[in-house]
Amino acid sequence: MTLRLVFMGSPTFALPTLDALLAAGHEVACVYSQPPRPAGRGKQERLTPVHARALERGLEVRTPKSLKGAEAQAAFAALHADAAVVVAYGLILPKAVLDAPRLGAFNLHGSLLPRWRGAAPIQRAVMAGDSETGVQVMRMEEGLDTGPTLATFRTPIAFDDTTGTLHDRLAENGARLMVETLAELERGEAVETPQASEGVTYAHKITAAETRIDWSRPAREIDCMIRGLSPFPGAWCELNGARVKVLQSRLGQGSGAPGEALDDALLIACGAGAVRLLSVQREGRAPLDADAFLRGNPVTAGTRLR
RNA sequence: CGCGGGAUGGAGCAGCCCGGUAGCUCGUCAGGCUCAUAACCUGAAGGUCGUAGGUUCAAAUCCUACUCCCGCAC
Repeated sequence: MTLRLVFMGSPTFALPTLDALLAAGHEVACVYSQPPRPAGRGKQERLTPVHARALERGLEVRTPKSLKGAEAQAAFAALHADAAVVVAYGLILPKAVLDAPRLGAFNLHGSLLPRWRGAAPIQRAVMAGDSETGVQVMRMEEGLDTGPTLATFRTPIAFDDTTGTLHDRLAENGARLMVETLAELERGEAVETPQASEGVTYAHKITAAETRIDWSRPAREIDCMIRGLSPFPGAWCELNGARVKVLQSRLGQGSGAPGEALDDALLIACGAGAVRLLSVQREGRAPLDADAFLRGNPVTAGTRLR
């Protein structure tokens, strides 16, 4: 049995699910994605990753700026889909859209709800130092990520996990989960569990202002921040007047003035404790492991990062 | 035409402003020392200096165009 689906998604996180749905033999009647916008160097118009992938697969793509209008909603309803699969689409879906598909609309969300509802769940989970996170399939309601869950994949957040490593792990397992859940829905075997009323938190979008490292914070917090913002958008600080992004770190031992290098290998003192920087990127340069970076950019003990 | 940085032996960098025998920190290979080692010592190999033109007696270095990478902004 195959379902007639509408896929709604934008960034790379949604790609494994789109691929998995097609591989499972479902009919993707139409793909909705964020409209192309001038972005990147030279402000060129760029298609979203989902948009590009959909074109490769020969799928119809729609990029409305909003789904609030009657026309857009009528066009959506006219697809007569069995279900809508939504993965990091980036637009609010009005009730008329959620109700249009025969089985409903299902979202893949990168956290263990109700923790980290909202825009940046993976980053927030790592930044907060959570020991575990996951990805869930949930039935969409009008509220922000409030619907009942149908499937869950859990995974521990290791000391060396970053948003990047988790992003890939959750995207892959989430894709598998979505395919399985749709099969259950088809057979009428899906079980929907309401979200707990306790433990609700919101994963607000990351702002540029919060990506700069404040060395006066505790080491544990800084380490989580670095890994939570890696690889995108990246936590950064200033070294010898130049902006340096830190992409990977580990808790270290030692103490000193906040931002001070405690040895010649990027062990940096924090407000409490210290972190060792393992991967850094100087502005205009490619990311480098600490040893390679130090070969051409020595940072001797006593150097102060800001 | 949004702003800016970069491309130099396998890796990371210096040299470029003030043209004139290509250097540093590593890695690799060989040998030595050592109970031993990612440690130490000695030696060696390895580069059309992003591409294409131009100026010049001479270009990594100056000029022009192009390709690719990256930071900011968005």
